[in-house]
Amino acid sequence: MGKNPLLLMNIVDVIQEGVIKGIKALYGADITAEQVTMNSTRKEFEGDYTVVAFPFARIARKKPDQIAEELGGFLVEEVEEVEKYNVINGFLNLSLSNGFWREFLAGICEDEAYGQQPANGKKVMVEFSSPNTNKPLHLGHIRNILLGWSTSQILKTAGYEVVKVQIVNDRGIAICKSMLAWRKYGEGASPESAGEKGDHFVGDYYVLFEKKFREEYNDWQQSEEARKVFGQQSENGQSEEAFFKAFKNTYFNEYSLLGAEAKDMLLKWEAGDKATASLWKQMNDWVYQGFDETYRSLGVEFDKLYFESDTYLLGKDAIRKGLEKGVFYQKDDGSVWIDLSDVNLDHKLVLRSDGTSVYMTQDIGTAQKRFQDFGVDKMVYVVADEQNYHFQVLFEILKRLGEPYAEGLYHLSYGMVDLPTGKMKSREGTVVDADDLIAEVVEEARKNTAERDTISGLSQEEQEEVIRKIALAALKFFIIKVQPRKRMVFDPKESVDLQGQTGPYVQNAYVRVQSVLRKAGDQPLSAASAYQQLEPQEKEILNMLYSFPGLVQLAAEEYDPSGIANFCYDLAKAYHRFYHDHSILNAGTEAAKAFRLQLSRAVAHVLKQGMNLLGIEMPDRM
RNA sequence: GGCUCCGUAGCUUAAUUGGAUAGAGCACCUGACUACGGAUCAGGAGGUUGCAGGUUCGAAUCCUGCCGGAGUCACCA
Repeated sequence: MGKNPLLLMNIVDVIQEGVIKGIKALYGADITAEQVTMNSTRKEFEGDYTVVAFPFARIARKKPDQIAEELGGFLVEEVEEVEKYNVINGFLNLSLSNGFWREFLAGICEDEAYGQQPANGKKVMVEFSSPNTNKPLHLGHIRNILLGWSTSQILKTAGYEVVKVQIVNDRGIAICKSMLAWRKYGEGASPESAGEKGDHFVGDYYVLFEKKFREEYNDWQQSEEARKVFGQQSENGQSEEAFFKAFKNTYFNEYSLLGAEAKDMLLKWEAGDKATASLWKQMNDWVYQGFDETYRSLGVEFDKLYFESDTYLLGKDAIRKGLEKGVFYQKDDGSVWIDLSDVNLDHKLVLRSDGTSVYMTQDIGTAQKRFQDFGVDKMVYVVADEQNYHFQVLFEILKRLGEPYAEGLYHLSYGMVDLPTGKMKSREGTVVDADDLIAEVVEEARKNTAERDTISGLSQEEQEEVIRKIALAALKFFIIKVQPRKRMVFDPKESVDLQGQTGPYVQNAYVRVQSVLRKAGDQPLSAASAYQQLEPQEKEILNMLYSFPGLVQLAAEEYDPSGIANFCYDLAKAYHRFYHDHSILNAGTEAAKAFRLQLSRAVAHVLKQGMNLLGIEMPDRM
């Protein structure tokens, strides 16, 4: 943190230590820091920090109120920063001295990096986004990307070296469907000739394939062959409709011409057929250009990409070694399994009887490769909660294989994003496209900004930049303020709201500070040290500023950015209220004015830092 | 059915990890600058924290059992 000696030791620790000494001196008992429960004093009471006296009742054999009273007296006497106290219902509320807060504020005004922890020498890899290359990104990816990005930012600020990666699912039957449809119906078209983003272009051929396939399937259902299949394979009383719905996969694999062509293409790809490989590369390159554009507009980037086409064969060595070590066992048919029933995870296949890999095999191999590549201490996988079981198993396996990073594995699991109308379903066309959504919020921000007419003095490009920042703040904040594990309802209408508990509300607090600072000009703020009587609202804000580094630490430990979002909102709210109730530039004294300018600057700095952790940029005007 | 997660105001959600009278926003109603930016502020109304027990000074939070919802239990990814 800062150079200010007062900041070297957290005041919470100082008080805790004081309490431990106090209990020893007053009652002769030894307690640990964990036994001292402390939190910020609630707004309706006077004080900065509160010590709960109830747990000491048994030790001291006195009533909590009396203990609090005695402890309060002791702390005021022994701890320099504690100025006074009051006791309510067994809660000891401590007020820190004005001098403490003044020095704290002066300290963070000097400290450009307030909130940034020193490097801890540990490296963590965060995997997120991880798209398939047969269709564009959608709302679900946006939640994933925002979580991954902000978690990376938070870990970096908490002192880790962070490596951001994605694993791109660039192979398999899905992309072959797009390739086939393009070859059959595309007539040599390209994203350029079609005037379309590459990922949408390729996605359209995927959809076209599905459409053609459905037509073929429907025609087939009228055929003699289909009647025979239905007669032989349908269960008692099963309707034709239900049967053919369930039969679709089998049809694709065993009867369909299109299906056969697609599968043939996959085989050719796996065999390294040149023409197939070059078509595959062409299609994927189009997709990546599209993805890059979306990533750019979201303001995210990656350090390294892993491609499944490179990694899908990895992991077999690890299985073999694991077999030798007795981690896995082999069945008579040659398939390899692991028995995890002792940890309630059942038996799981790790290698097919024909010796080919499954998903789990690749993931084992990929984890090992990543460790070889970067030597990371931790790996975080940002993946939706439908894969909870998969990651439990994967982590357990890596642990049993004795991987050095096994203790540092974390699945950042998040809930699906629902729409007010229900689940997103690609089949029903209810998927919210990422690019469309971004365009929509930008449009909304543009309308709002035009109505207010607050930035018309800026150049056209500058106005666009401000509008983009506002729009993305609205969208990102809306998503990231919800705890990851909770399933969330995404209302497109609410997501573009610019008032209330939103990103633009927080930005507005920052913009207000910038406006005040511009008006104040460049003047020395040393008069602040003469400011004597701090207002409760000023102390409240200082308290929040003080808690910021600890909050970042907590967010890093829990891999949960939502707390930072809520903190930024609370801080902005406190500042808005302060701004309304107290004049800054027309404050009663020079000391008050200087102090409040310092305070405003510190608030702006922490808001900017905090929002940066969420991937949200701050405009200077809006 | 087994396992996992979720259930807080009409809606979207907090709660410093077991602490004080469960806190915000949206929507609804009422107010506030000749003021440093009204994308703001203040007030009103809105709650049996799914239900029932238990643990203890104290429970939205921990335990048990129900109710409701979701996910997952493939030689798919």
